[in-house]
Amino acid sequence: MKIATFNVNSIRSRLHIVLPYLEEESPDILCLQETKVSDDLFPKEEFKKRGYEVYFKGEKGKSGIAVATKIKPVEVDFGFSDKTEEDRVSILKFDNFSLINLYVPQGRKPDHPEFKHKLEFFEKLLNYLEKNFSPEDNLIICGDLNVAPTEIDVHSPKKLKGHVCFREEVWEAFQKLLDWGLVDLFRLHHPNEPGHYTFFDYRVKDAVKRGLGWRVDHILATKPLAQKCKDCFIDMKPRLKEKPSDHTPLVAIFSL
DNA sequence: ATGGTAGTAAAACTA
Repeated sequence: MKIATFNVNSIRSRLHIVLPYLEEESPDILCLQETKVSDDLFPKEEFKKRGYEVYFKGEKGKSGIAVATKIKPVEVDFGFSDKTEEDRVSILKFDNFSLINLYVPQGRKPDHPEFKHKLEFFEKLLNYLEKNFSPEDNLIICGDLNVAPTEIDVHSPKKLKGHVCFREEVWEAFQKLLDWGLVDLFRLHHPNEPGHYTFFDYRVKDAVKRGLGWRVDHILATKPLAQKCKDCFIDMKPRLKEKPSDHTPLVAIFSL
């Protein structure tokens, strides 16, 4: 089973990348973030034509998530238990595992209310896990977590320390997820390897060529599933296309 | 260097 996560930065502007990706790589499940489209305008037929059912929630111009799947879920939900964050959280339950797709708030600046929002989002997520799942369950959490967890996950740790995606509070939030019982699948398969990034700021000139990236997109899994993860890698091929997203797909392969 | 670009939109706002 192949699962991929991709922050598309507008699904309608990225169909020339996403649709060939489905055809060529045929992931069983593709989780998308920053779809930036209202539900009535989501291009669902394009997914159906290619054999995927797609579940989505968004509003025009901001945030928004979607999950395209070839496997039929038994249950689909959006948001946390209090019905907040519906355009940032989806929960799909399948026969033998569950999948949470996340678009965590970026946070803007450490003193901005959005940073508080980001930290509260992580607290709600942890509460949600504690209430609804056990570390013994087969659970995958993926998406744009807007956290680079260690200094080898950014290009210039000294310079970037203090950024809303690279500072103490978000490291703690990320660590709490691991402490609950989740494994960072990319790091599991590439321990201590610097220079692997999923995000490159459009505003940094030749960022990809110069390796000026961040690893902020993740696939986490509980230990029973992590044991079944055969590989996890960042797929840079979609970057070679015209008008790439500022993120790139992250893929995990499971023997399930 | 407090910039830069790309997306939503139709003037700023977000990442």
